[in-house]
Amino acid sequence: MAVSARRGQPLTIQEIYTAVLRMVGEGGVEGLSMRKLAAELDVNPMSLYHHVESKDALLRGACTAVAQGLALPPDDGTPWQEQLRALAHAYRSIALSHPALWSYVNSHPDLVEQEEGMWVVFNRVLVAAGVPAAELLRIRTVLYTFVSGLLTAEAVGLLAELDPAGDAETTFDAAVDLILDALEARAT
Amino acid sequence: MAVSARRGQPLTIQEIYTAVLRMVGEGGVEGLSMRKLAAELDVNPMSLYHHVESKDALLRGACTAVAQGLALPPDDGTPWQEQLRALAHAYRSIALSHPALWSYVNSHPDLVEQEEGMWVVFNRVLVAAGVPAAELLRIRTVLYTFVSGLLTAEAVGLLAELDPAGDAETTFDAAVDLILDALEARAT
DNA sequence: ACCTGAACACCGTTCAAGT
DNA sequence: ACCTGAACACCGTTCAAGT
Repeated sequence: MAVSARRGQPLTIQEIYTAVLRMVGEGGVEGLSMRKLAAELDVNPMSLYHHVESKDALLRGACTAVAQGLALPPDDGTPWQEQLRALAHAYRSIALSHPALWSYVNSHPDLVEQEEGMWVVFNRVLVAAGVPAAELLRIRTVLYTFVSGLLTAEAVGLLAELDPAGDAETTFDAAVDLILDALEARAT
Repeated sequence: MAVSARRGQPLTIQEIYTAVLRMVGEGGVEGLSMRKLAAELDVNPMSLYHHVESKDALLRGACTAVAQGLALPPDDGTPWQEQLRALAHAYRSIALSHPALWSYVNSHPDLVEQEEGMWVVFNRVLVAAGVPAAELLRIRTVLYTFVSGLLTAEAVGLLAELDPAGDAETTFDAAVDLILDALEARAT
């Protein structure tokens, strides 16, 4: 190339993530390549490595960037049932905002564990629900995987295939209700 | 090469699947390549295409081959609770027999839907549990995704990370119990 | 029928070089 | 500092050719 850059501006990580999310949204994670991404950004493939360590780091970064948007329910005095519902819906909305990325998250446990704010709120709500400390970790984990499994099914299209007549959101609500019922039954 | 084949025998699909499962077990699905698989089988990469249409077809075939081993509980008169537990454990044992393949299954809804025998047994048990026909599909789907989510967490190592002190099998049992409780509460 | 080699259009990433 | 080209070691798959 004649001069220094093909484009006016230097690359931004934001700019890179935006392109990643768009491309992943269109072609899935396996449709993303460093070379196509670079082409999309009108840049030499190797320029990307100045902003990102590897393709995996890039995807992980995109995931945590998306996770920033998680709207955790505040610790006002609202009943735990309501707060759990709010947490579940907030999580669903993040997960389904980029369905293709969700499967990537699911197979990278460190990304899930890393979602500290969510775990704190989850703890608080379960304690309010009367879950004893000794069972907190196990119940929290089980309930998380339940919700996570349902979201995966929705993200991947399995929900629609197994229950074509059902509406995904009401199915989600029913599932959360089921979890609430179980917690209430356990409390008594 | 001098003569026709590098090896004595012609290739078998069984032989191919066995090698696939071993390699996937060692290096995950993304560690499998047609070329490495061919090398493992001491064959030219292109020979594989005489037995299999594509890499995706190969993986799908391996998945359904594994799924053959699912030990469905028979329709003897045992209580539905016991049958549901048996179904859950049978499914778990298949899923975790090849943990790396499980994530592949999870992102391919057609593979899950295709598991007809399982859906039939699942139906039977839920009807015995008193689930009304109108809710059968939704409840079955939700419960499936719950179990599937938990198995994914176990297969990928998330379970151990979120609840390090917990034993995976007792966690699984607790989760199934929770589902049984919810079904029983609903029946009354 | 079953296998093969060469070739095509891709990958992620390293490294030395440019401005 | 930021970007680049050439190169390396890989991919899946097609196609014409071998036995």
